[in-house]
Parts: sequence; structure tokens; C-alpha cells
Amino acid sequence: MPSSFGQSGIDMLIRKLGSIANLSDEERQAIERLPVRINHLDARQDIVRDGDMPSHCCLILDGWACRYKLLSQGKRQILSFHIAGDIPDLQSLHVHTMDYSLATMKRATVAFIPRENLKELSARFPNLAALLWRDTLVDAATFRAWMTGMGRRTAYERIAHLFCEMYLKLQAAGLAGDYRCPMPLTQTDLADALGLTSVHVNRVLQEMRGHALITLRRHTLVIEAWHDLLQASEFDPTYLHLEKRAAA
Amino acid sequence: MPSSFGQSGIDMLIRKLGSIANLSDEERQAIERLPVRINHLDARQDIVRDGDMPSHCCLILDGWACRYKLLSQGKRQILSFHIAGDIPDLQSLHVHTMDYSLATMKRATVAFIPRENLKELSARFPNLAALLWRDTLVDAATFRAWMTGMGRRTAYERIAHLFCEMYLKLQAAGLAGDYRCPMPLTQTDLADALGLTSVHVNRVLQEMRGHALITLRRHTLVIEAWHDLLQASEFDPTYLHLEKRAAA
DNA sequence: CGACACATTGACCAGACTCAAAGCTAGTGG
DNA sequence: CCACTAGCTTTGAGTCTGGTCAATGTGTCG
Repeated sequence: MPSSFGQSGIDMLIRKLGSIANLSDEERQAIERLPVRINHLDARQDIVRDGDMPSHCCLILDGWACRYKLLSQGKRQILSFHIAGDIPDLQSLHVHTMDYSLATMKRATVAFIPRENLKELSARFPNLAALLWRDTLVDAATFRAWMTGMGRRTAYERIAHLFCEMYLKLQAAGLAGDYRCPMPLTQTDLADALGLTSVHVNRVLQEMRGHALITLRRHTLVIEAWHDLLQASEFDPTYLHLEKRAAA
Repeated sequence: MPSSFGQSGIDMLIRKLGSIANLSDEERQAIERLPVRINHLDARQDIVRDGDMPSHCCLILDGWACRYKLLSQGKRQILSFHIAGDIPDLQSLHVHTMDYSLATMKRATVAFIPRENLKELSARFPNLAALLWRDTLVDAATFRAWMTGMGRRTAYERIAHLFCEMYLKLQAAGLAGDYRCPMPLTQTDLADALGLTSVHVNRVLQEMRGHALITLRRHTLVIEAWHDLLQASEFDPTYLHLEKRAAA
């Protein structure tokens, strides 16, 4: 599914915000007039780094990215995954120092929008500000879901939960269907996202295949038993706030 | 340290927002005119519940509260702690269904502000909207810090990290000083916040006392060795964005 | 002075980690 | 078009952090 974004790519943002609330022509035009710089990035490239004070925000047009944090001895915690339509460093609008790094997972296309222009936009159009704010709030809700998993769920449940989440997010973005979606993550990536080791992730994935829940091959996730997957993870999609779409 | 808030208590909010940016007289007055309902609550009382669609937001004037989520078999994950000046359910401004519950930890005084009035306020004063938005962003940064701990830190490091965080937050609110602060949490509360069991928390606290890092008695935390505590937890206060105060 | 909630202890257990060695597989370049 | 390689996945054996269960202290507040 090649995204049919125009030359500037910014209509990706219009489409996303427009899926939550209706935009006025004026608002739409203001977004279209945002100056953007498009970049094509390789896999596993940093976009912004922990401690930076970026002057631009990054809208993902294609590909996957993740937020992550590095600790001593090479320990890494992945904080979130991002797909087309996301602005993973939107918080730098109001909080200037990055407290995490942002990197691509696979080849990606991103649009950089100057912070100042976005800020001005949100000052001029309270409705757009509210939509962007809302986006950061859904983000926070996702953190809460991950925290709950890391604190109180087993490895099996956590992995199942992540698969449910990503499948629904990709579906809402029109990037998944028929119980199948891209999943360009290594087992090490999954481990770093879930607070596990790659060895353990490997074993649990085998167990899930054994239960005929999912298959994960060639960077594609196939959900064999959606209902069981939901049940295994006690998944409740409310926190994603995908208002306009059904969550099956 | 009795908070000297006026009859309405809303100046707590003015003080907090004013500590980030200067407020105009008009903005200050608009906040003062917000209708509020003050409530005194007992310890361990729910304020809002998972799944609710609250019509009011809750400003804490005194006491402690926490966000939490309940899973099957009585598993509980505490997502954050809140003190005077916090509005823990501010996100309901733009995302209507609660994805967690909110409860007091000890006796508390809270002010309920109608969602609609807050929304109107933020539509009319983009600067205030930005300050409130910023608050929710700092919140999200705190979630990221907790996630990192639960995913990649040992129990010892996690507990130390939480103590650093709470001490600095309380200090910024004028509720701590001299390496000592209130900590009205049971070991079970700590466990539920950190993804541990109370038995293990107990053992680790003993170990920390053994290392002369802290003492925790009668709901008071005394930090005996601040520098060692920072080091043990690899604590970096950036994410708290306590701009105006030093972080030692 | 009770009662009840909370803290502490002990013995045992298990989910997840570590380390290290093989297998695969998807790109790359010849 | 195939061989090579780097990165990823899989496996095994042993270990350990943190969990479970259950009993016993301890302190606080009505």
C-alpha cells in the first residue's frame, strides 16, 4: 500500500487529524503552508538524540521508527514504535530537551517541520492545537499500557499485547488487513521494547506458534487466532482511542 | 508546610503555571473565575475509575494521589504519584474515556473543575493551553522514565530512582527539604508502582538501609547519601523539567 | 488495650537471564 | 547466479533475581 501523499507529504498530517475531527478549509490550508523538508533515511538511523534540543519536529511519512533510551552497559529500552502519520517528537513543542532518542527501524521517509511554525500554527488554531495535544495524550495512554505490561504481565502476555496493539494501529492507518501486518522488528527489538531478552522472546514466540496464535516470519505478523490473542493479553483497545474505526 | 491556598484553592494552579511562565493579569483572572468544588477525601478513595467519562478534572490541593490500573487476579499497577498542584486527569480534556483509575493515597483535598470550563479556558488563552499541554508532556516523560526502570533496571535501582524523583518533585513544590520528604506509601504501594512484590521491596529497603543510603520510617523518607542514591539509580533529572529550581 | 494494617522473616520456587555455540537467510558483490 | 557474509534466530545448560506462601512481629489509632 504505497501512501499517496503529495509532494510535500504534509497531507499525511491533514488526513490523520481529519480522521479525528473535521478541519476547516482555513486550518487545512494553514497546514498545507507549513514548510517541510523531506528526508529518506536508512534503517537503524538516529533521527534525534537524547539530550538534543531539536528545532524541527518529525512527521513519519513511511516506514517505522522507535523512541528509545540507552542505559549503562548497553542496556536499551524501546519506549514506543511509530508508523506513518505519527509525530514522535511532538512534545519538543513545549518541552525543549529530548529525554529519549528517536531512530528508524527500517528505511523510512520523514518530513521535518520547524518547531516554530508548528507552535505558531497551534497558537493560531486552538482546534489544531487540541488535536495535536490529543495525539500526545494518546501517546501517554500507550505508555501507561506498556508500563502495566512490564510491571504486571508475563512475557507471553506482554508479547501478545504488543501484537494486538500494533495490529490495530496499523489497521487504523490502512497498513494492515486480514489479520496480517508488517512487523519489521528483530527479536532483539521486541525484547528491548518489552523488558526481556532476545533469547526469552525467541522461546515465547515458539510457544505462541505452538498454540497456533500467530506466526511471525519475514517481517510479517500473521494472527492465526485473534480472539485467543486478545484473551491471552487481556487486551482492551480503549486506550488507543481509534474513535472512528471498529476494534473487532 | 500547610498550603496557604485561598478559599477556592485555585491559586494553587496559578502558582504552578506561573512558575513555568509569566501569566498576564487577564489569564490570572480567567483562572480565578473558574468554578471549583472543593472536596476532602479519605485515604485510599477512588476519585475516578477506569472506563469513566468524567465531567470534571481534579486539581490536588493537598495530600497524595495515584493513577493505577487493575488486572485480573487482583494485580495492580500504579502508574504515577501525584501531589499538590497536579491535575492527574487533565487528559480527559481531549480524550474522554479514562484508561486508568485515580485514587488518594492518604487524606487529600482536591478541587474539581468542570471539564468544559477548562476546555474553554484553553481555547481562549493559547498560552494557558500550552502550559497545561506542557504539564501533560512532563507527565509522559515521567512514564518513559518509569518504563525504562521497569524494563531495564534492577529492583534496587528502580527504588532508588523513584526516591530521587519524588524527592525532587516534592522539593520543587516546596514540600521537602534538607534531604527529607514525606512518603506516605506502604511497601505494597511501592511494589505496585515498581512492578515488584512487597516482600522483595522490603528486602531491598533493608539492603538500602544497610548501605546507609536512606531510611524510611513513619511515612518519612530521609536521604542519607544523596549522591550515592543518584549514582545507584543513574538518575538524570532532565525529564522532570523543573526549569526554575536546581536539581543539586 | 485491642484490632488491624503493615513490616519482616524463612523456606522454597520459577520465570527470565547469561553465556556460548550452532543454524538460517537475506542481501551483496563477483 | 552463486558464494559469502553479517546479522538474526535457535538451542542448550546452568544461574539468579525476584516471586510465592505462610507465619510472626510491630506500630498506630480509635
